Amino acid sequence: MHDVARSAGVSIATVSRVVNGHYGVSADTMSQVRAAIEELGYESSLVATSLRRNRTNVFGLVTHSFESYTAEVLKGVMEALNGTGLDLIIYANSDTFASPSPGWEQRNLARLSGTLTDGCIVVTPWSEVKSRTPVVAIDPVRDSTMPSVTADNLTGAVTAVNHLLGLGHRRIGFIGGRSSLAAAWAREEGYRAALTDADLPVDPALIGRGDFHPETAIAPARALLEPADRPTAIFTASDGMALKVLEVARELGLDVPGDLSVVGFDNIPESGLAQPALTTIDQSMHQLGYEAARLLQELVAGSTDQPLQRFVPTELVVRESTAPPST
Amino acid sequence: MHDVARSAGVSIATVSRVVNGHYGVSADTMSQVRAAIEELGYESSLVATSLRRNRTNVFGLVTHSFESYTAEVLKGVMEALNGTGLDLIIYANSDTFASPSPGWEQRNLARLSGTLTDGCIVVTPWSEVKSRTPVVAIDPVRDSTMPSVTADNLTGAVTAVNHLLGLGHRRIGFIGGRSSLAAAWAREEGYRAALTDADLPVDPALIGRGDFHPETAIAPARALLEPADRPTAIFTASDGMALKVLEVARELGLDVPGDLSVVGFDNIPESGLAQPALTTIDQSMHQLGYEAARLLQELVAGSTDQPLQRFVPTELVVRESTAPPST
DNA sequence: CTGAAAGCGCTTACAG
DNA sequence: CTGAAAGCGCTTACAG
Repeated sequence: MHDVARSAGVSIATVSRVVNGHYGVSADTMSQVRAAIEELGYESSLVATSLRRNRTNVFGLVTHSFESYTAEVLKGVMEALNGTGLDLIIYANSDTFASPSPGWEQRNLARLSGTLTDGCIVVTPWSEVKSRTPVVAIDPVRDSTMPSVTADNLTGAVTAVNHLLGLGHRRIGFIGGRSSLAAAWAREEGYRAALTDADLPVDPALIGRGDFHPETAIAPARALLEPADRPTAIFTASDGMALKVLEVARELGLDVPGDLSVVGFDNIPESGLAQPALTTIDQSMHQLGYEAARLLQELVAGSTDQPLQRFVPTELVVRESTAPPST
Repeated sequence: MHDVARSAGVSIATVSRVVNGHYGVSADTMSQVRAAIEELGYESSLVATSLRRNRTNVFGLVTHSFESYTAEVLKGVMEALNGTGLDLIIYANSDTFASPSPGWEQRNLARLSGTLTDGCIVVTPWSEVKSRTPVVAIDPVRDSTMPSVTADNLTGAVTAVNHLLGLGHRRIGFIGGRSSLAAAWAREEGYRAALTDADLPVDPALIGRGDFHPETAIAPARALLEPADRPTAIFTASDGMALKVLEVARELGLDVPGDLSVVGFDNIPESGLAQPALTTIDQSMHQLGYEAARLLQELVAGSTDQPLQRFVPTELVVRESTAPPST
């Protein structure tokens, strides 16, 4: 900017004014400055600008991984931002990437929230998070009061279990996820509610627990499937874990869906590829990203009349892993 | 930082010193400052720090879209950065996102390259790019001299065509991509080279061109397949376009691979799902990201003894869309 | 061992 | 209409 000012024979204050399109610059000066900017290929520094200003028109996003669903979320965010003039900065910390340690959201957020961004989205935080600027969580932790966007996990889980009940299943097992996450809690709650509504008992022996990592489903799946009085169906709180249930069933010589029906949750791309293809509950990551960006815009603008916890509908996708129980 | 200094009863210079772990602070002072930092939950501002310092230990990355391959690239980058203490910032401009306009790489880069990042990676740029800090391109434009990482497209294309030749095909069509990109050029070059090596003529009538967007393959596919003397096989410069060729063949009542063999390039997830599953050339986006991050590290460190254009090997994945020609 | 001061690249009242 | 100056939150020679 200094060079531009000298080249145009004006002060840096004037250059700043034309860059920002402020009033009170003569046409002559303006065109000279523009010419100098053009010639020198000047671009204003985001860093310096954001340090000085309170508003940057940039949203931040922090995530602990880049999976295909992350790409979907990002696409949704960008779609919501398109045409608003808002840009997006994603911050990824290389050390906590492979194996995030508690507090990763907070630390990454701190890097962005100084003055760089007007607000941030955090994808699947593990704990509540604080910041001077607005923050919205995609898939918040349980009992979180922060603004958030999440799939309608409760309804989705009820739908999944009702699908199994409709096929005639009565002994339905469940494998849950990381119980501190609201999503895991709601999915389990939906399982219980659907059984209760059908006047069926909730048998603790039919409930296992993983932490959403696929491998963690193996042990509970074995515990559920090895006994003679095994369930005829299992509802699993994530597709990743459901796929492992499929593997365990195969190991034990159980045919899916002949001997066992399996329903997952998420509808990740791999689910359609599985043998048999997995029946699951679709949650639109794209829509989660979209709604999160919209909510954050409202928060930054200061319009808070809408509820701050938003839900996105889910949908049952019936494929090959479910069938009536064998008699 | 001001608050921390006051709370600890020292100057901000001292606070800065303990934050950065510099020598020359007494143990007493240090512990008091640490306590104040802890109590106030202080985190240093990335923006202010980067403005003052020349080194930030943050790499930047710009992309014009978030597809599943982008996520793969990002995973590769993060893997290379893991343990180095380097973080990653991704900048996405909401206006050029849906439909990038020429110069998008340069503009996004300018936002990051002020003082925020030590260097940047740009994913599939459409033109050469300049910056004060090092930049490496993933899939550069043709004839680009900038540091870059790209799949060994030439060898991959030769392998694809040799696979068809080995099956007995002699009339092999080609549908190319955006010819300004090095990848498109090399894939076409490989097609020509393989035919020439097999003493087969390169027939211009068998060469069509799209721009890598799947839809752009439809017209050239029709032009190739509607004539009576259609080729018995088509090699397509991307999977997205190859999938469209499959659709066109179906419309025309051609059986794949009975009447027509098709080979793609990229090995995107959809290719394994297609009916029939697509034979293709796998390029590891993960490895492209990994190598790009490594190259950028070398560039930033100033060690330039290795070549600046790097190649990542490709691999033939044979699935269901190729077979010997029907006699 | 510690602090006052300059300065990174900008923006914005305040004078003129 | 334009410029000199203060200050955003830091770091780093320079004194002491």
